[in-house]
Amino acid sequence: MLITVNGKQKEFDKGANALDIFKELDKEAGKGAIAARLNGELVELMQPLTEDGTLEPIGFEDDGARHVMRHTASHVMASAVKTLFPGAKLAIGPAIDNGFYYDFDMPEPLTPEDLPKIEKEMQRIIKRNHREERFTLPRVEALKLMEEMNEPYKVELINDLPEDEELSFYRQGDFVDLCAGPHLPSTGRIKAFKLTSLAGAYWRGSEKNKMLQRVYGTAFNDKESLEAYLQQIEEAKKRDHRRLGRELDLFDLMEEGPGFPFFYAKGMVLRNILEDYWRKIHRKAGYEEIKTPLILNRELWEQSGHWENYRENMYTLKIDDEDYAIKPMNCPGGILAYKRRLWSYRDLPVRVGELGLVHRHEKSGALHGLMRVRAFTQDDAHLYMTKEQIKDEIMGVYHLTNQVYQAFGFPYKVELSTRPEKSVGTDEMWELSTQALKDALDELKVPYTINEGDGAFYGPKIDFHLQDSLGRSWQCGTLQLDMNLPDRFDMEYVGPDGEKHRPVMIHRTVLGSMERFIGILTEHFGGAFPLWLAPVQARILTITDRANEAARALKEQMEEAGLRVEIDLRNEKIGFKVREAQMMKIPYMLVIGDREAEEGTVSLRSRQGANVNGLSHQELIETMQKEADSRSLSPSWQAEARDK
RNA sequence: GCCAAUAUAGCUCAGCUGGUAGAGCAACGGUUUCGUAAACCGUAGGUCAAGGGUUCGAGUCCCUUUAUUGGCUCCA
Repeated sequence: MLITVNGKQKEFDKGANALDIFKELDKEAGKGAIAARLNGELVELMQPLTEDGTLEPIGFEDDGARHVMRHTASHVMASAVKTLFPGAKLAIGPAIDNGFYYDFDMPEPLTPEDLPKIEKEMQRIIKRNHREERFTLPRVEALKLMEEMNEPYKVELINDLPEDEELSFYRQGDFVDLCAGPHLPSTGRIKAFKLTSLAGAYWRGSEKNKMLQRVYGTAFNDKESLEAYLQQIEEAKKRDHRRLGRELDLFDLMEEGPGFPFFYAKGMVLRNILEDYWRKIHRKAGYEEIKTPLILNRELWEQSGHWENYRENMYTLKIDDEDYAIKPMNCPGGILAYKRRLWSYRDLPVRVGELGLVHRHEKSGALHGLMRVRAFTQDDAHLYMTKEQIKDEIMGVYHLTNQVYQAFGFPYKVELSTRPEKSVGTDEMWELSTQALKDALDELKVPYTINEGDGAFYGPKIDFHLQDSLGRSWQCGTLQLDMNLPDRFDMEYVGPDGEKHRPVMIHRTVLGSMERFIGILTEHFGGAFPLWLAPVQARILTITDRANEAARALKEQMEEAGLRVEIDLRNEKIGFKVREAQMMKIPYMLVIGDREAEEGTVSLRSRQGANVNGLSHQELIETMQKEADSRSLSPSWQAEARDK
């Protein structure tokens, strides 16, 4: 077979491996390689090759190669666990985004103290530099081997694999594992790793199955990169919204109300700014706003199907011996509002927004700061339209969502979820609405991934995902076509033919929930909100109490101009006051001492470190107003202005 | 809900194998009036998450409950 490496070509016997080929054709190229690509396909360095092509060495900077190393690390870990705890049964152990894990069924549960022991044993295995030998077995032999080795989970896996295939295994020293690969040529090529946490995980991801123990770890090309990664995780924890919420006095959760967050004065300022902004752009986009009741009777929830299907997630109560529920969704109330009158096709589309407070009894283990709560305000809206209007409305919602995310500088991911197994509605309707979502996304040239079968039972949906400081992804915006409720509630409009027709309904949020969005926002900015969002935009700091009067006058002037200002007249040194304002991440610190008091100016210091002395009150106020009004993400006074 | 861990002053944390609670910051009182990330001295502050048990004696050991954290499952 003819192999090319970096433009050099040579004929090799079939079965030659990448490692040997690199040695022969381009020694340098092979040196840092972890794996290789043959015609773009990932191959192991030791894997016998059988076809012509171009071979490229790939190192740790390549995602595929990183995956290979981490996958091998998971095998090394499994091997170490088997050595230390011979009763452990192996489940599965893949590489994941930032590392790897392996699931074990342990005779005695692992404790956090076991992790260093496992690491030590892994170190030993790596030092011995075992080769990763691949071999294949026909299914029957494979089953026999796993039964002999007493690995019931592997037996189950094999039984579920397709009949005719040969199954591949990897052996490193005494350790053998059923595995598709690929792997590093030998364990010694793992340069830096760390076991990061211990968790529970259901066998095959189903809560009906036994819970296994999962050990998470990560591996890197060198110790420095590993350290840098761990350091980065530590840094990210400082941006955790739960911590910042308390430190910046924005919001918090208390034991007395699990999943029911408190918003304090500063958090409310932020929240109200968001709501104002939300109302403004929705008015512009042709939405009206309504408010529907928090509590509605059982009959309504029976009609919507919630009483039957989601009862255990709803808070219910009795009023005058009748059953009621606190709303888990706004749509049934919104639909009642729609049905208050008869609509003409000329009225459509109708876009009705609601900042609706909903309550859902989330499982205790699912709660997570502001990201997953039991009471939250959805920035909901329901759009009612004819079939012909679907695509335009979808595009309209997308534009609105995109505009909002851009205003905050959020990167986001779009997912399209299609018809699930259990669903309502006709094939025709599913086809029509799924196609409408696809068409809209394609026409907008939005990159998206498809989650097959992940849609709501009543319709397909588009979800917008944002990331928190640790890279966990949270659904915020959503756009769902609903083919269930219009039927259940017998909704109609009168068409040009004078007949009654069923409107199509879109259910959507842009921010998702105010709570989650504020959580994401807090982490995104690390608490250092841009001026237009900052609960406190400036703090006036006096140097001595001779400046108090000038400081008070400035505060009054700024408040008159609509700016949010605090004043620090305490008998403390200026360094102390600056430090506190800095820790509160206040955008601008305005220092007034004898000099400024006399001149009627201020010395400005931004939290990013820009300094401007002798600034007039007029210029200060006008510039700040301009920055806030434009919703700018960067400060008016940059660090370069220092020399001014 | 499940697996594991954690819960000590407003915050961050110390308190080894059981002998009756400690620091820094914050708060309060005083001194200091100071030029850009922590002035100094002093005072007060705790049913050690809640409940039960073992023990002469429990913050420490055991059980139950609650909450939180990391995952899993779930997220209409």
